[in-house]
Amino acid sequence: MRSGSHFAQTASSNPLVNSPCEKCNIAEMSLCHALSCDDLRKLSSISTGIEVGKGVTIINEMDSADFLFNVTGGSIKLYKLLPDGRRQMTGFLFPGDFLGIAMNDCYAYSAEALEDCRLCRFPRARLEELLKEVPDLENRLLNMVSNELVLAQDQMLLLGRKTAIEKVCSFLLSLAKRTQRKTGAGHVISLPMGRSDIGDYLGLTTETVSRTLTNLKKKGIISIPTNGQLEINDIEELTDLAEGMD
Amino acid sequence: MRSGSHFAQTASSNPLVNSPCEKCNIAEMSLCHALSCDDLRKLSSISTGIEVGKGVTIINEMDSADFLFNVTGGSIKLYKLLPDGRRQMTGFLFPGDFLGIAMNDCYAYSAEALEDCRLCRFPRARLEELLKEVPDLENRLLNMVSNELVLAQDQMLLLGRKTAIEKVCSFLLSLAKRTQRKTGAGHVISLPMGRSDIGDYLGLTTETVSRTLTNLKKKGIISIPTNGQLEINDIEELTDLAEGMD
DNA sequence: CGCGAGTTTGACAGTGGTCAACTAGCGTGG
DNA sequence: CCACGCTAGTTGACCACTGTCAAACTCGCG
Repeated sequence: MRSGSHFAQTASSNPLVNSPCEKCNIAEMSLCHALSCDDLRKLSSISTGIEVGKGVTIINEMDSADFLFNVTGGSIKLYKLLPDGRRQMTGFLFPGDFLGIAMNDCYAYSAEALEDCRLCRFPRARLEELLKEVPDLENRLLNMVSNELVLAQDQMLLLGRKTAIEKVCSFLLSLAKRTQRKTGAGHVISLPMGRSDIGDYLGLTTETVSRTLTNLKKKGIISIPTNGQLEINDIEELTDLAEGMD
Repeated sequence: MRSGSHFAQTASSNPLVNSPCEKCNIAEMSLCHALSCDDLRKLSSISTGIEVGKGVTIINEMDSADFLFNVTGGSIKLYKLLPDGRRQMTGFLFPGDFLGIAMNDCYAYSAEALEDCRLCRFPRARLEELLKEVPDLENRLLNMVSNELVLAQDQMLLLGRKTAIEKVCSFLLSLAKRTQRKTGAGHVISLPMGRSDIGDYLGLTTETVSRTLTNLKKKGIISIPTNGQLEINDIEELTDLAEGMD
């Protein structure tokens, strides 16, 4: 077990209280958002609150996709692998995000907890039944997946056409925007993932990520206090750099 | 107007017959697939069949997303642009595919006809109303968008982590697989898009695409008759090359 | 205090980009 | 009918960005 974790070893163990959604203190956009009390109760009745420790693999690419999840605490990395071990992050998840969309009946990627996490777990079969009964829920899900698709397309632009510095700046800005949406202030952001995770997200190596961050630091555009945080000093400049305006 | 096109200049002009979906001779997976006769009639009542000529821009990134489309004939390229003109294709559409998913109320990408195309057009507002009435339709849409998301993630892996030759081979294979699903035989595929379109799809330059294809040709793995077609001679080898197994 | 994972820095190399010239194919017009 | 010219594609020479390999460093933890 990785250091510091006091949570369950695997995603399937340690089902907590049969989570009444009131426990989800995430007020923002999540699957449950904007449902009627009645629908919420139905949804809650098929969900199980679980907790997983840092480093734990929550789902595995090619495993049978029996569960869907809603993240209620912590952060998660999603990735795909090539046969020779090369890795591509497909996203990072934070509270409110949804996990488990699949084609056919296998997961399309693996998911691992970056920190101790709290999740709301739904059996796929029962959720699908429920979707038929509760059109609002299906609509909500459709919106969430559509949003993810748009973000995926932005990421394709980044991966296919941006330079290393543009990639890194874009990444920092997207984290900043997300933080801002949730907390109001967005110039101090937390980086729960390591350099090589960032590299695999941006299609770069650890070394290039490190070098690029050092450059930004030297130019005074960002600061990196030793904890897992990062401060943006000049968001204008960062924005320009993110799209090659320099 | 581009050469050879005898179709309408813009997507909004030339509404054909108020398309009874029977005219869609695409039996396979499309939005309308697997709907009851009754639901199909409702869907048909809000749709307009349109045709657009080769080279015509069907939707524009950042335009208000007033319509959704179902492709019923021809092929379409989707792309995003950076301020300085760099371009990333986000996909190619063929009959049966869906077009117009958006976040907020603007399109996230532009779409241009690669050949003369036939489309089924739905006003967004009316389709959204209909979704509330016809849960099967919403479910169908959710499945289509989920599939697209999975494909988008595969594309991220390709863009971020594959080499030029792996990218080109993966691309040819995905076209072959699609052709096979539709026609049965999948070793002769049509390439309605140009080299630079392919390059922008794979995160490569025209030159690299050209060079890589020449290599494959020299090795006898593919043949390129002068028309817009391509023949795969050794699909085994192509598959290996697509994932770095060499 | 010392170990170890993660990160930073450096030297070097290779893949793929850039720029430029050349070729092939095709539609147009003399 | 052939010649011209345009666009798309191919090929070559060169180079730069980013990857690779290796070493040094930092910080947290036992």
